[in-house]
Amino acid sequence: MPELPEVETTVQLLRPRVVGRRVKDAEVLWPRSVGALDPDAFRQAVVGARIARLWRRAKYIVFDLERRGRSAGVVLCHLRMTGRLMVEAARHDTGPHTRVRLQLDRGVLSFVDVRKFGRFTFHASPDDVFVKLGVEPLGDGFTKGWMRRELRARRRMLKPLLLDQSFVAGLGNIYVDEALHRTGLHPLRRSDRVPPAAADRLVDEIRATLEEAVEREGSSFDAFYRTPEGQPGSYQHQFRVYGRDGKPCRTCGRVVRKIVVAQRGTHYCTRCQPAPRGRGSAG
DNA sequence: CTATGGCCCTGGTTGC
DNA sequence: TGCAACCAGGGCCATA
Repeated sequence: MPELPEVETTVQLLRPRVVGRRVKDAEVLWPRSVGALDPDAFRQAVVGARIARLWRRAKYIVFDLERRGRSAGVVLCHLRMTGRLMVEAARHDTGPHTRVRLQLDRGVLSFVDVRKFGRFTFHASPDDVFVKLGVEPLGDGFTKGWMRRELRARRRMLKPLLLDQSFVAGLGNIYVDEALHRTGLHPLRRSDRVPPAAADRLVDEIRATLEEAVEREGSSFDAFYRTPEGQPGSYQHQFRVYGRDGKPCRTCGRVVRKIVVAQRGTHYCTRCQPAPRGRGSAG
């Protein structure tokens, strides 16, 4: 599932193919993919614009649009579970799951999404969407002091808290499980019961996990995530716990366990991540 | 404030 | 073998 590393990889590989390109035409093949705007309005908003910059915020891919050198809104793409972006030659068939297609002055940008959860939407300003996002885990605001304060200020289980995009923006199910294992924290542990030293380690391990995953162009363990070049990532080979339930922990050899937390499959090692006592609290 | 459960979706897997 | 039920999961929303 695309999380921060997969989105970052997509941005990096797509950038040289889209920045500076002009949108000649737009086709919306699945109206809900462009959000609240109806397909005609979406088309009007993007056709004729030039893509001035391509960047990432959390799991969003941001296309800055310009007209006559002036800012003209943004397209925000969220890949959700199965979304993909790619630039192909005009005649290339991207298949039956293509939801939105932008004809560029060189190539065609396609948004392909099997499960239709993803979005490819136009906004006058990205702030409309970004105001509710929390700190960027690879950015300057993600510090040990911040983590210590914010964990203490809440009483939530770590797993759902780290998945909450208004807290830290960019982590998903996979990298939360990986980072918690690397830190030695149980997913059910209450945030205000995390010792300061562990909060510090959590910051380092989240950063390290994400950076290593970006380095390997993300994780591909099913048919879905591929880079814009069509290549799978390789971070799945580094997974310590995700999808490894029933297999031995790579650190201690104990069998990795899978439970459900906040409707999400959650993988952890019972020895490396000792259970908090008394409903996630006392410990 | 925090937790829970439904919804959106499809394709792959499981169970009978 | 066939087919239905089930599951995965990010973000959002309503409800407890």
